[in-house]
Amino acid sequence: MGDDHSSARPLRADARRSRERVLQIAQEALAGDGLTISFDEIARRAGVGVGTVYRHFPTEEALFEAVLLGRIERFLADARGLATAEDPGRAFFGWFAKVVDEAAANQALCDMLESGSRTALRPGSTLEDDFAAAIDRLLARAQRVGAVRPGLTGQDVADLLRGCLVAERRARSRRGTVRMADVVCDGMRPSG
Amino acid sequence: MGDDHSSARPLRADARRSRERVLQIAQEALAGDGLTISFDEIARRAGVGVGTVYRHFPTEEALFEAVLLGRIERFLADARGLATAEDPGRAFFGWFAKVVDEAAANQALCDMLESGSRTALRPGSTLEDDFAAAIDRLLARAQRVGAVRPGLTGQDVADLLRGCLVAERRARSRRGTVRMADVVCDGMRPSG
DNA sequence: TAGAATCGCGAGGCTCTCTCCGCTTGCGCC
DNA sequence: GGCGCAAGCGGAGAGAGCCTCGCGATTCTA
Repeated sequence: MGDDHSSARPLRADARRSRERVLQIAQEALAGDGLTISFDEIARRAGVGVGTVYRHFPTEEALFEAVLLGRIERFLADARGLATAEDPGRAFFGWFAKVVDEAAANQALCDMLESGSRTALRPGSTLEDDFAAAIDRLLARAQRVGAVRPGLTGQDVADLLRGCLVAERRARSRRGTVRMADVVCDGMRPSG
Repeated sequence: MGDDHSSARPLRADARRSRERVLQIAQEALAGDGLTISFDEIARRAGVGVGTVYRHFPTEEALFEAVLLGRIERFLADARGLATAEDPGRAFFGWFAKVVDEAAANQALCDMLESGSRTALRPGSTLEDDFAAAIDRLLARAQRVGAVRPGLTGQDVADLLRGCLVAERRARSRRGTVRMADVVCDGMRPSG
C-alpha cells in the first residue's frame, strides 16, 4: 500500500534519493521519539519540502508502514529460519518471547505494533497477513507435537503477541519483574 | 488529578451544571466515537464555550480520566464484592474475564485502557493504583489457595489485563473465536 | 539537445489544542 | 431587595500539525 516501486518504471534518480533520505530520517526519528514526530519535522530534518515527503508517503500510515517493514522482516526471517528447528515447541515459544523482547525495546515499534488508530498493522493489511502467515508455520508444527493448544490460529497468536507487548511495555516502565511473555506462552500451552 | 472538588469550596451552581453537562456529553460521545472527538466538538454539543470545557478539564487526559472513572469504579466494586467469595480462584479468573469482556465492548473504554499517549491510565496515576490495589486483594487470596502462580503482583495482572484487552479487541474485529482471556488466565495459573 | 514526463517545493487551507481576558452570573452581606 | 465582587463563561486567536495544489526545476528518452 505504501507506494508503487513494484511494477511501474523505476524511480527517477532524484526521487530515489529523496525517498531514501526521508525514510532514513524517519527511521531515526521514530526509533527515538516514537510516533510523535510530525511530517513537517521529518521534512525539515531530511532537508526537503513537506510536499516531497507526501509525494512518497501519501499518509502517515504509509510512512510508518515503510519504516516498520524493515524491522518486521527480520522477525519474519527468524520465523522462517526456525521452520525446521528440532524442537518445534521450543522454536515457537522462543520466537514469540524474542519478538516481544526486541520490540519492547523499540519505542516506535511498540507504538506501531500496539493497536490504535495510527498503526499501519491493521487487521487485513498485507503486512499483517504476512505476519500471521509466518507465525502459522511455526505454530502448526508446535501444535502437531502437542506443545501448543489446538484451536489457536496464527492470527490469534499475532493478537496475543501484540497484547503481550502492551503488557510487557507497561511492566518495564514500572520496573516490573515478571516476563509477560512467560505468562502468555504458558497460556498457549495445552491446558491440563 | 482531574480536578479539585475535594477540599476547596464547592463549585458554584452554574459551574456545577456546566461540568456535569460536559461530562455527560463526553461520555456519550466517547462511547460512540472512541477517543477521536475534539474539545471544540464536545463544547459545541454541550452548548458551552471551549474555554468552559478547559476550565473544568485542563487537558484531554483530565476529561478522559473523569469519564473513565465511572466505568472503572464498577469494576472495582465487583472486585470488592468478590473479596470474600467461596472459591478465590474462580472469583479471580471470573472477574478478569468479565472485565475484559465488558471493556472490549466499549470503544472508548478500550481506547483508554490500552496503552498509548492519550490514555489517562498511565502507570503511577491514582486511578491506576486503585485498580492495582483492588486486584491485589482478589489475587492474594487466589494465590493463597494455589490457583494463581506466585510472584505475580496486582500491577502485573493489571498490565496483563490491558494486554489481554488489546488482543481481545483485535480478535473480535476479525471475528476470531478464541477468547483471549482464557489463554491469559491459563497463563496465570501455576505452571506444571 | 529538446521535449515530455516526473519530481520538488512551500505557501496556505483546514482542523485541532489550548490560552487569554473582557464580560456575565451567582452568592453572601447589608 | 440591592450591591459588590469573586467565580465562571466564552470565543477570538495563537500555534502546531496534516495535507493539497500547481508552478517551476530536474531528469529521462529519443
